[in-house]
Amino acid sequence: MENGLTEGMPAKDRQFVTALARGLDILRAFHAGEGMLGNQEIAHRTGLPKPTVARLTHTLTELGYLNYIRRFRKYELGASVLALGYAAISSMDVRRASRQPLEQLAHALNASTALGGRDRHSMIYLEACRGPSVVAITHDVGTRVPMASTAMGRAYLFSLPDVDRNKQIDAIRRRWRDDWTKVKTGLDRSFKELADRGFCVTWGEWLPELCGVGVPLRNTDGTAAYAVNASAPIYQISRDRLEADWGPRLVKVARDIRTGMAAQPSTATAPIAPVRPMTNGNGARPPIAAMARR
DNA sequence: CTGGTACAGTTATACTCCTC
DNA sequence: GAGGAGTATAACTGTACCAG
Repeated sequence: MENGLTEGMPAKDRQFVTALARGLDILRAFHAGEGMLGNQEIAHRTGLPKPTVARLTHTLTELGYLNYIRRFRKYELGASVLALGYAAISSMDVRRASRQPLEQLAHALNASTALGGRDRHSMIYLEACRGPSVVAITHDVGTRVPMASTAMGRAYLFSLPDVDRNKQIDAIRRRWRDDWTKVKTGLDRSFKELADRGFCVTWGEWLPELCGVGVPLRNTDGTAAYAVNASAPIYQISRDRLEADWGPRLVKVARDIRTGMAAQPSTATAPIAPVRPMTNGNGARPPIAAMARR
């Protein structure tokens, strides 16, 4: 059976615990602002059989990861989930190092700025700042945005080693198969921008009223890649200014974050290194079609 | 319509032994 | 000591069905 958790996984991995993955998939079925879910809806979202969902929601409730609301016969996320999220986010050096530079940039540009990391095939906001009077769609820490159509997601993709990037692009191609040509064009263009200038621009590609720039970040050991972005409503800024002003400034902010990471005593992760464009050996980046074909 | 359960079949895990 | 192969068994899954 193909569902969320098996998607992109190796066919046979003896170290992979399916029951645990399914339990986590149930937690992932809950989205911000949606409230409670019943077993039926969870089964629909995860692609898991109803009895399996009933057992797992029972177990997760016993452990405090879900609360059962008897009156509605539905579940909501429990406090243990929040504790996990807080533990994860509070120990991230990159988040500490990014806070001040992103805040300063958000004020200077009167824009929304954010640091994001990968969440399966999406990007999740790890830090988010807002300018003094920015009129934008509210995206807070924990917000998930698509990898394929946002500047942050494309910048992240660009920073990945070839093997990992190809895996992600394969997954994107499967997910967007009806619009793959359009998505591929956008990715190609953004990768070229990133190779040439160190940032990429998106203009109404995810949400029609939103534009933004993205810049990648990567640890020196090749692990835990991140990306930063700056975004605003389309009517608030011209495309020229996005490219001539915002892009270079975001590149500088990324550099400042790397410097901050190197300066502060690290608790876990390696310092972040500048991201160099990846080539296919003869100096040119492989086209998306070639990367997606395996 | 939704949640819950019994049960047979399937799968994952733990354990032992062996090799490097 | 680490890791791979084989095997027994515990745990999990999904179908069918029931109850509210």
